Amino acid sequence: MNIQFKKGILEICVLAVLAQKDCYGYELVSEISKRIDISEGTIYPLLHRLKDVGHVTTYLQESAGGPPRKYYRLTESGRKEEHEQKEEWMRFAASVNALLEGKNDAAE
Amino acid sequence: MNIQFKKGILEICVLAVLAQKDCYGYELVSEISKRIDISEGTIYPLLHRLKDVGHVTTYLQESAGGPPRKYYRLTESGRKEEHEQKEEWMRFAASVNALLEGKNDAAE
DNA sequence: GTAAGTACCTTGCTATGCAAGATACTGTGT
DNA sequence: ACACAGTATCTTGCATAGCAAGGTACTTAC
Repeated sequence: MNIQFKKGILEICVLAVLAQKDCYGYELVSEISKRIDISEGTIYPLLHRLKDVGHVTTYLQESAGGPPRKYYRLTESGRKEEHEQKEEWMRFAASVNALLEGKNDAAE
Repeated sequence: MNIQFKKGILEICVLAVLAQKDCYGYELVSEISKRIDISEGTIYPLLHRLKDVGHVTTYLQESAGGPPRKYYRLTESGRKEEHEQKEEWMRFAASVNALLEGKNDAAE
């Protein structure tokens, strides 16, 4: 898969999954990977960025077998951001599809 | 518009427009800009990349008012690339949409 | 003569994803 | 006891592609 396509998109994917339930990083990788490849080297910096700007908060929780998990929860601004980015993606995808279909007139 | 979204996509857009007709750089900017913002600082390096890998050839043509225009024409490999990247984009967009809609099961 | 439009180009910056590696805990097999 | 796989976190250095800002040069209009 073209790596470039994912630029900016993985952030929406993370926000969208977190909008449904709190997740820890490793879990997000496996959830998103069902549809789109994402590596751990991507998710952790991304989650830290989201925390830095206040779109998520974190809490630690023990796990049965393995180290403790750091869960991420969307904040209000995170939910707003998820909504806005989703809309922007929809508009963008529609524009690309129109262009690829040769509807270059911008009227359609 | 989120700049990151465009990464890799503008190349498909250029290929798609060139699949319909030969264009010069400045013309491509205005064609694509009807749907998606693209700057000249993006298009010229992109066109040079496409030429380097053999997806396009060029020819010069006089213009009425202004400097001569450098037209770009798709090669066979360019047409093939256009087709493949279009398909990849469709698959990618479908995956993203599924994820954003919460269809995390990969079965649907 | 100067501004705006056309048309080409380059340099330096930024953002994001990835591979590869480090760390550390648990459970299983030998 | 020891090694290995799985879980779970993280960091460093690299590659890529888009953009802003600038430069060049030609033509037409004021």
